[in-house]
Amino acid sequence: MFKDLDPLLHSQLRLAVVSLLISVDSAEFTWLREKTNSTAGNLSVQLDKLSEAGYVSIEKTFRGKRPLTTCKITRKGVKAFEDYVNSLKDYIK
Amino acid sequence: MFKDLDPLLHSQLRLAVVSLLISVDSAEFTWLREKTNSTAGNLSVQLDKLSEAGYVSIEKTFRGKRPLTTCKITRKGVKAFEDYVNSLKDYIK
DNA sequence: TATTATAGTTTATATTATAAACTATTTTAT
DNA sequence: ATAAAATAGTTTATAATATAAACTATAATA
Repeated sequence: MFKDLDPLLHSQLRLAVVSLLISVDSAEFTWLREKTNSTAGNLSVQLDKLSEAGYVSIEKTFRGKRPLTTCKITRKGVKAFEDYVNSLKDYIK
Repeated sequence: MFKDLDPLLHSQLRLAVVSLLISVDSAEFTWLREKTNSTAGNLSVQLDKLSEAGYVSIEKTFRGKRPLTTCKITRKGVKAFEDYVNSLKDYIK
């Protein structure tokens, strides 16, 4: 009846991040921070988790002289999100 | 953009419990345990939290000689669930 | 040349979720 | 009659989480 909810996505900030990434080609760290209204620390930690799970790929480069972190959702991430949303339907009728 | 998700409901087991309670008049502890596939300990803890939040009312009586815990969702609980589902829509598009 | 701003990461802490251990009683088997 | 198992939970211990605070490093500005 109630399918398990992927604990990696069942987290407000990580879910928001994935939700944003799914609708763009790629996103910068600072853009994600603004859109999600999160602190940089929290976002950094949660992006690492999504990255370690293979849900998001992260590229660290430089824009001019300052660091630039660019994030993209992976195919695995898209699948996980779809599954999550699907499972959630059991819970919210 | 992303509304905060009520942390009391953003929990797999508590959400399942509230989701079940919303569609019945009242429910017994053991029925909830079976439906949610949870351990009694976990369910007991989460029901307490829902009860303390005023989302669920809990009545402890006896059926014959053994304890019987009966749960009902409150108006406040229904409202919180509706708000939660609504907020969630931002996240799942 | 201090001071503030940018772009993050690391660490510490408080909260959670969960299972394991426990209590209390009742039913069943020997 | 009494030992063993089942019922209906609660309490406690622990591992995982989310989060903010503190920190690093560099760049721009006053």
